[in-house]
Amino acid sequence: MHVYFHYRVNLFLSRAFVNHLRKKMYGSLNPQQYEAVTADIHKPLQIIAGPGTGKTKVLTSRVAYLLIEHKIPPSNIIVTTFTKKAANEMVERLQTLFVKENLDPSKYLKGLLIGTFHSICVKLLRRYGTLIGLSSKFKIADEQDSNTILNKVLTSLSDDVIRLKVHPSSVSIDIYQKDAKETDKLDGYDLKKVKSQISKLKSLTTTPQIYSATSARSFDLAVIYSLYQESLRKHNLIDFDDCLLYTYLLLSETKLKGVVLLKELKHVLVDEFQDTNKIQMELLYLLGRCTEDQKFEDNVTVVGDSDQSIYMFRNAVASNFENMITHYQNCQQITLKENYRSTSNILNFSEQIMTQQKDRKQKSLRSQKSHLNIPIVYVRTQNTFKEADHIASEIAKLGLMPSLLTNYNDIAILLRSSFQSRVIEQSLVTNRIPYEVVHGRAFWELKEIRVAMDYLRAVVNDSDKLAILRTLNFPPRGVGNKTLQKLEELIDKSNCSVIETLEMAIDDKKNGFLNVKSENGVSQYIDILKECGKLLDSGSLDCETSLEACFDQIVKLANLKEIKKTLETSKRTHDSEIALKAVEENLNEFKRQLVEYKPIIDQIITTETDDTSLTPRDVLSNFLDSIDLYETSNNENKKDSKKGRVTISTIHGAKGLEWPVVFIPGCTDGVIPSKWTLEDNGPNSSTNLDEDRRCFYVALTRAKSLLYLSSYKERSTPWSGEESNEVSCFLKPTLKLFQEQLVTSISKMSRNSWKDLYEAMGKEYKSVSKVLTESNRSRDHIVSTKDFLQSKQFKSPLLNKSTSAPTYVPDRSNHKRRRLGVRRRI
DNA sequence: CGACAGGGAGTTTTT
DNA sequence: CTCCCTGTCG
Repeated sequence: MHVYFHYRVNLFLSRAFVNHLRKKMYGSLNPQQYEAVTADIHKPLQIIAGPGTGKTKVLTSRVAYLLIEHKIPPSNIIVTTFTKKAANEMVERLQTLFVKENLDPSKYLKGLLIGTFHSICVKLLRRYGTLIGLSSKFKIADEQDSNTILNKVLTSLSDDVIRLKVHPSSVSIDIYQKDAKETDKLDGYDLKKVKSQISKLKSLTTTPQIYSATSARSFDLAVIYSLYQESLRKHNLIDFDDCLLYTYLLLSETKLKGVVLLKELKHVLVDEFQDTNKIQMELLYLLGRCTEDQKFEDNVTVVGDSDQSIYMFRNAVASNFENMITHYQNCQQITLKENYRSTSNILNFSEQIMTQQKDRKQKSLRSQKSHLNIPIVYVRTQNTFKEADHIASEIAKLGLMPSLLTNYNDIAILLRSSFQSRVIEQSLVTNRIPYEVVHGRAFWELKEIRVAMDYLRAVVNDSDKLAILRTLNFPPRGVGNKTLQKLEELIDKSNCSVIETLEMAIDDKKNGFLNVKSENGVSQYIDILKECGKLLDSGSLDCETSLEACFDQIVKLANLKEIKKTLETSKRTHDSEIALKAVEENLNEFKRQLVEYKPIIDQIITTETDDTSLTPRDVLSNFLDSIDLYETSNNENKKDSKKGRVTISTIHGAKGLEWPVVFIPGCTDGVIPSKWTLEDNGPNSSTNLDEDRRCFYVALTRAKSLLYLSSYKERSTPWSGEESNEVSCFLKPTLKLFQEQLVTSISKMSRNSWKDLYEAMGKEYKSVSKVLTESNRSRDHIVSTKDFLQSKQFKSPLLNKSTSAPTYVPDRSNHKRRRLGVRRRI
């Protein structure tokens, strides 16, 4: 009643205002977008949004529509995004939207539940996990933790289990090493394979109990799965997939009643729907049923594009689109067809590639830039060095064109695999082109980062057994493996915290539990932790400063900067200095992430946890969780230079992004599509090939104006000589069809194309002929790029001698500077 | 029992 | 080239 009244009054008072809003906020939407944003909110909705069709805009507007026009409280809405970055971006967009309309964003957004599926699930589990017997203090197992645990399970399997391998009614699943040796500790199991099978089971909502009760199962896998899960529980850990699995259990086992937070849930929105897996699909169905108000049942909106499904390897099922249609009888579907991103050449080219896939619905995207005719640049080079130099030289040329390119941020180089980056980075360095490698997990897997993480974990939680055992003797303090094992046994028996147990071991001199060397090592270690812990709790410093102080102290006391030296005592090349610097830079980057860490923009998610300042300890603990959820924000280092940097990223990392200029090197069989896909002759081979093709499609459709493709004939690998490679089988047929629209370099483009390029880039056309003549004078750009750039005749706005080296280069530790292909003249 | 040196194996994509 | 594992020395 009350609510109803309130609603009417508001509606009455502000009709004019709402109309005004409608015009302003939705005026920029095209008819299909508008339809999607304002579609019946009491029905399930699918929005099929091909590349560049304004997906984020539509999703954001729909959230705003729910908040403003339907007056749904933000805390009754859940939005799942693919990454934390995407979540932050949405919040930002919403904020600006509200600010523009003179509305207080915090009022409209406070309590909005937005984030990745995983982080939302963890939030629910922290609050309601006890309902399904989960400790509220659980931690998330990182990759290392779950590897250690699984490894232990596999090394201590009893003979009974091993005998199950050959049990006649056991379903055979490949979880074994290729050529197991007699002496193998893991009894012939392949840790990675086992892990991925367990992960697969979890993604299918299969618990160990369910799996063990299934008749068609692998007998030994069932046991291993149970043991693994048991061990996680003993450590008070949940792994990555468990975040979803436990939430699924929480919501499905009638316990739902206890989940107060979701009783008034009124809408669930899912971004990047094509990348959801089975359990996420099920979670969506469950979430749709949480509400106690029937009117709001099944109010879900999903957005995605099955052509961009590139996470099948992570158990994503693009057929969730069809699944959803069958699940709801009244599901509405709206397709967005206007493409605002790419020129029609790029769009047609990528569509042509996709027609190779069988059983695919043809897309009829319309380019809003169809009047522009800019060719696609394609070259086939002799080897990867030449390819890299070609890229550098083209970037340099772009930079020299009068007022065409004002910022390197407009350029991206997209790779299928991260190993491709090495050669390219070298060429960019030589040519003084600033770049930035967007690192996915790679950064967090660096030794120094992992160790720093473990120390932080040990400081923040004196019972983090795994982290403590890993750091206790790293760097070496005289506590060897034998002692570590003994200590672990002691810890497992003890009721005290891990650190207390260690202290007891030191004091227990009568039994001579530790030898002198070990004793010293352990007490030294405990001192380090105490010392650093003090800095966290001092209270006199503000949060950021104490976190920074704590981190610095860890680096200092644990001597983390010397890590590389510890690891390779023998090698003393002059490269060790470079390695040292790299370690230092990486640690600094990590520190920056720590100090600048913010949960999700401005903590719109403060709900009822009193935001009366979290202690440094809490913040640190949240930070560590967010890393385990792969939630770290990619650094946005825009401030350090007005000229920006070229982005180097994997295609997977480039999802949802766009650039005016995109390079896709390695359009070569073995890279795109990858070697593994090509060599696979199994039953899934064509499905896998399709996924690689979609990956290529995603890469192509990131480009707005200028698309560069290249393939190479040979790749020399340091330890296996030369490999020769065909042009990508995706590209071959299409190249012929598009012959007319291809050039080998921008210097071969026609005058009209140049004009179009300038227009596409939003710049006023300036004659480029002078630059081109000069550049053509030297016969071979590849050889002369560098000299050409340094010639005084043309001052590039983008290049100068002080261009700094890249901020961060992933583990470049010992790599010797190779002589670049540039030098091999004649 | 711990530190160290030398051999063998291995390279997708990541929430 | 670099990580991990194993065998030997102090």
